[in-house]
Amino acid sequence: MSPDFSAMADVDRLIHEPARLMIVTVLNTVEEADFLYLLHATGLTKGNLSAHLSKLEDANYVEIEKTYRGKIPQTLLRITPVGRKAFDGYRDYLKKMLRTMEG
Amino acid sequence: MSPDFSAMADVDRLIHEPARLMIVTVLNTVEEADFLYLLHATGLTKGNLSAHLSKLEDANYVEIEKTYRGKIPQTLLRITPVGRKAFDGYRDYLKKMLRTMEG
DNA sequence: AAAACTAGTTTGTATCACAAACTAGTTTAT
DNA sequence: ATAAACTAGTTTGTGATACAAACTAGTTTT
Repeated sequence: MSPDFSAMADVDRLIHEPARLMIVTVLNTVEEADFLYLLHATGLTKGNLSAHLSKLEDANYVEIEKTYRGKIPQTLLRITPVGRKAFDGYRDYLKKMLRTMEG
Repeated sequence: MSPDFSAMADVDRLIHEPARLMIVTVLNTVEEADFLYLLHATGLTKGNLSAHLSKLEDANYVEIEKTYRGKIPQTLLRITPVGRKAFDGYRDYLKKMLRTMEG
């Protein structure tokens, strides 16, 4: 039968946003990262990165730990189990999309 | 070396939107479709479909032909060469994303 | 001739991505 | 000592976008 095109719209919008996909992908590979590492790895601006991290935190995809490196504030980021599951789900979604797109 | 995560943000936003990806995917497979066919294939609302088609037309990804079936207005949609190229490019992008996401 | 249907478009709303400006504190230079 | 510059972010303002409800224009059915 012909593919269910409408399923293409059934996507996790939180991860579908490229900026957040970058963040989650990095966190999925490194186990822990600080704000500046993410800043450089993603090429986002600080404001943008901060806002996206807050959204990922709200969804419980990412854990934010505020700490200090000496006297300098430092923010540590980790992916949560929920976030890892969402990431895996999005990867599956992409594979399905590609199959639909190949006809 | 570690993957270039920031390349993940380098995406064609026009096609990245799931509603438009559906439309373009359908048009890539059927060569020609009318508005109602797309409406049902995608599950979008009419307003939404109309707006997305206009954007795809502005980008010259899709060709819109206004005609009549008897006395009833009918709108025919076709993907353009530019649109097909963008579609292929997006498919390549997805494959690259998957490789980046596998680590 | 009213009701319902076809085929869309326009409009209003709410969300969102993004960067500029701002906050709070620390280190360096004069 | 104190001003300048830097670290590490957050808040705010703006412009674009997705979406559905309401509307337009005409046709067919009852």
